[in-house]
Amino acid sequence: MTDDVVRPERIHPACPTSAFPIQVGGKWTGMAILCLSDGPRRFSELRAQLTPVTPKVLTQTLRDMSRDGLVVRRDHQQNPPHVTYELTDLGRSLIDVIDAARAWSKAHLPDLLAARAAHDRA
Amino acid sequence: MTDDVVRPERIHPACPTSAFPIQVGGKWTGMAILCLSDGPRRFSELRAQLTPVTPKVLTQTLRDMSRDGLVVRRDHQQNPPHVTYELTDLGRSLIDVIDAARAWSKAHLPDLLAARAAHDRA
DNA sequence: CAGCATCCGAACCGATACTG
DNA sequence: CAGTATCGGTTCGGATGCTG
Repeated sequence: MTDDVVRPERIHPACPTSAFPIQVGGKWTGMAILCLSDGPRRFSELRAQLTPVTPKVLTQTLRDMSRDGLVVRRDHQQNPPHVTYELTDLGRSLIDVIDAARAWSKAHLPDLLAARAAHDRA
Repeated sequence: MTDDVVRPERIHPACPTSAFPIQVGGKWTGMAILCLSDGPRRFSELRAQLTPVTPKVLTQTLRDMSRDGLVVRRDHQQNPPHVTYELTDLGRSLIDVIDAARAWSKAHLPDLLAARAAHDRA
């Protein structure tokens, strides 16, 4: 998750990733899966990695993922709160698809961007 | 494109495909690519295969795809009009990604649906 | 820390009707 | 045939502020 085209740290409107034509679930679902791919993460850790995501949207994303059996939420019953999210087998099964999408992106996103730029000039 | 989970002919709200968590471009882009995968198609042929899509939305989809260099539009300059759309190499390059998504769907979509149903009961 | 409540603008998608 | 024009509704994502 460090030297690819699609990295959470780079997501902002001026970034080519905005043109990424492949999406898993909602806008943030794919990257949430990647962030969770090497172990459980806390809510705030996810927030930090998916930089511009607001808590509301992250909560919604995680809830939808939980509903679909992609993650499990674990409340460690502490004060202050400590909650972690972990991929299920089903959630992990999506990593291959995401990797296929990322491979495509690495190979072809520049072409798409070039085509778009050329079109927009005309 | 005949006996898979995701088939244009089956797309309607009551269909499991609505839960398909992987999307390429807009709602119809992925299926448009599949419909075009074995040769050029006319506008009306695409409309017929992507059953419930309205002309406006199909036009928009095709235009976006053209902008991104995924298809080329060919106007055969006839009356009545005869226009065909054909995948570019770039468009064709997405077929692998879509196939990966379809393979995932075949293997795991039932699990997702089951998880969702179980969650919704509780 | 891990959210919830509220409001809002934008995007997307669809229905319907019309046209060169 | 291959669109265009107009309108409308829903969904989505984001901003802001508050809470146990």
